[in-house]
Amino acid sequence: MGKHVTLDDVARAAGVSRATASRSLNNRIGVREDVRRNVQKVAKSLGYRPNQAARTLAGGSSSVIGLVLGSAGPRSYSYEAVIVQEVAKAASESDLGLLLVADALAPSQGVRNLLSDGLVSGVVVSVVATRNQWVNELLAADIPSVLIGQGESESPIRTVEVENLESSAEVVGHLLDTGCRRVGTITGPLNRYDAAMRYRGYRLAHERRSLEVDDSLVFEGDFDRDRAYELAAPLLDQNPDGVFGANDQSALAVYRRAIERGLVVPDQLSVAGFDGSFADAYVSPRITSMVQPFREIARGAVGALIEVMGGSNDVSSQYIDPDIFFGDTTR
Amino acid sequence: MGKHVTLDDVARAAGVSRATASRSLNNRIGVREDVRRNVQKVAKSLGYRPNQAARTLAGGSSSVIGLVLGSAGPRSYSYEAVIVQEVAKAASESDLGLLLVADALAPSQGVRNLLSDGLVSGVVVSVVATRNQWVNELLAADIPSVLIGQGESESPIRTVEVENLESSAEVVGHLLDTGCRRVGTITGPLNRYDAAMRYRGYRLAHERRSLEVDDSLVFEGDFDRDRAYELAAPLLDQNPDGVFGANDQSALAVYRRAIERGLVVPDQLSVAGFDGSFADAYVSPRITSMVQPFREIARGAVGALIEVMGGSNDVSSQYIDPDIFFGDTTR
DNA sequence: TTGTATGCGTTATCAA
DNA sequence: TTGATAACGCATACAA
Repeated sequence: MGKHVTLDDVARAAGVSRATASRSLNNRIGVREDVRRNVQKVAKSLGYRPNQAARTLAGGSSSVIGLVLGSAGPRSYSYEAVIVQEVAKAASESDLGLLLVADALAPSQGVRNLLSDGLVSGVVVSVVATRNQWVNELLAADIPSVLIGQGESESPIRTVEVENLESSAEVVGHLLDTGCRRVGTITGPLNRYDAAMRYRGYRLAHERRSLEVDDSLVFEGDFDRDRAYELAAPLLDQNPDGVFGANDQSALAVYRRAIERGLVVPDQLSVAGFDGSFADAYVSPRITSMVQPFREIARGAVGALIEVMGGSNDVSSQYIDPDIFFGDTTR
Repeated sequence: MGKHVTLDDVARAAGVSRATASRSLNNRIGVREDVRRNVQKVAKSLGYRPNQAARTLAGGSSSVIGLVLGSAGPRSYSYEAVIVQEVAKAASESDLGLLLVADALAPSQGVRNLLSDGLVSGVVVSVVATRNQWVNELLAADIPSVLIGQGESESPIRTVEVENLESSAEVVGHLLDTGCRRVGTITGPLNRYDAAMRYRGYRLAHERRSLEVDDSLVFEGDFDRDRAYELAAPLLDQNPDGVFGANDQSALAVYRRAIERGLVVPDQLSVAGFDGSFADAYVSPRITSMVQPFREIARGAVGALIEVMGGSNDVSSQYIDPDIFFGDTTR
């Protein structure tokens, strides 16, 4: 049954010492090639599998990384779900396991310890969870970490994220260039870097066209769909002919409110968002949006983390450009 | 900096042996109450955090469970994403970490080893990944495991899943009871238990009303949206007045194809699905469906796994009833 | 190139 | 109730 084959067994069966066996299996130098081959053959035939706990304890490193997400709730599934999948894949491709913490807002004590105490040798933290006591402690600890989406913040941490400023300017520019003259926005929480940048992009698009922003068309949301739905009411009262939602959920909420008021989209109102949730959807509406390059972001984050775990002190920010998706909520 | 406080440090500072310190911190019996309290106080003030690797190695148990998913691709996000989130939360609530394997179809060797070799003391496997060489090996190993969605299969493994048969009969019954007389279906892959049961439910609904099933209205899909879209063409050629998609993605595909043909839903064609992806959606269409009780399933699975890890030999199947959601694709 | 011996931090098994 | 001490399985500095 639970007859765990140990390194000792392999060594004995191969007629070598544990050290040589270890070296052989880990492809370390200093082993005669035929010996190595033999050890590996014996190991395989014996069904040897190195005990991860022992390996971690002895070696100091663990081949498991953590992924910390905020999990604001069902609404953020579309975003975080993809991040999870892609990071998991990227990690797997590098033979790294992924320890998922989906409730960074209030993780249990036990789970906290898992991250900071040996089992995990590095963490990828999604910005969604950043402004949080525990997360800050985690980042302050000496565990290698990479941020997704934080931007060039005060904290000197390696970061990978979508390019927010120019991208937002691009999609808002599309609204303006297709005839919209009163373009409103529902922003994300402006104390968050990405939200702030998207808002700046919104203004930038206007500036470049020498257009004024009517501040009565600007509402600060929090990336939450239902909150955006609330804000859509006063926003639509201002009679905009275009709206930029800082994420697709916000844009969707505006769209819905508009439809309920009998507005025709995009004839009377254009709507654009950010994320690209509907770029490959069978549902309606398919919102014009900037498509987040999730795969590249995930790969970039894992790659960066591997570098940091390897000792790199690079704390640069890497920006990845999204593509625009023309849905049917804009002309 | 990396001044790892060890159990030894705590013991010394508290003036006791490592053994006593360990017992105190783990709330084991056989320690004088005041001693225990003191040790715990010292540990906290020193910022002691038990090394998980060492704990696992010495104790044999690991406080980390694995979650294995198939990750068929973007289309299954809606289903698997929720499973991931809920399982992660349920695990966290029990102070268990979650090691996610999202590519059960072809996990890297390193990741495989993580699961079976010490780091993880139990696994939750989603049925999506079941018919797979590696997964079968994993389940055959002596690691405690629980299946989500497998049903009463040949393998004697504890299972938690949604009730498929009666639920499908219920939603198909709704189609029939609202006037549909030619109800077709796009099934899941029928070699899968859940798909087979939903198909049986489809037939059962007819039987109970003494209605015949027109087999030319039955098409075997694979839960994939694009495949369903293909099949929708010949299905609609048969002029059904109702369609049951075995999952919401399939139903959605049928809906789209119907719209493209100029059919009016639900007046000329009713569409129902299974999963409840649109029960709380701002998008259109909101498909009538059975809402999967994901939270209960996740909680049930984790709870069951904890029992199995505790030594339970119970290999029963637990069925959780979904609720019907009346969307706007049926009358 | 190989083997020996020690350490990793904890839990568990014994005596005391 | 406590305290030495032996596992746990592996990696590695050091010696051969």
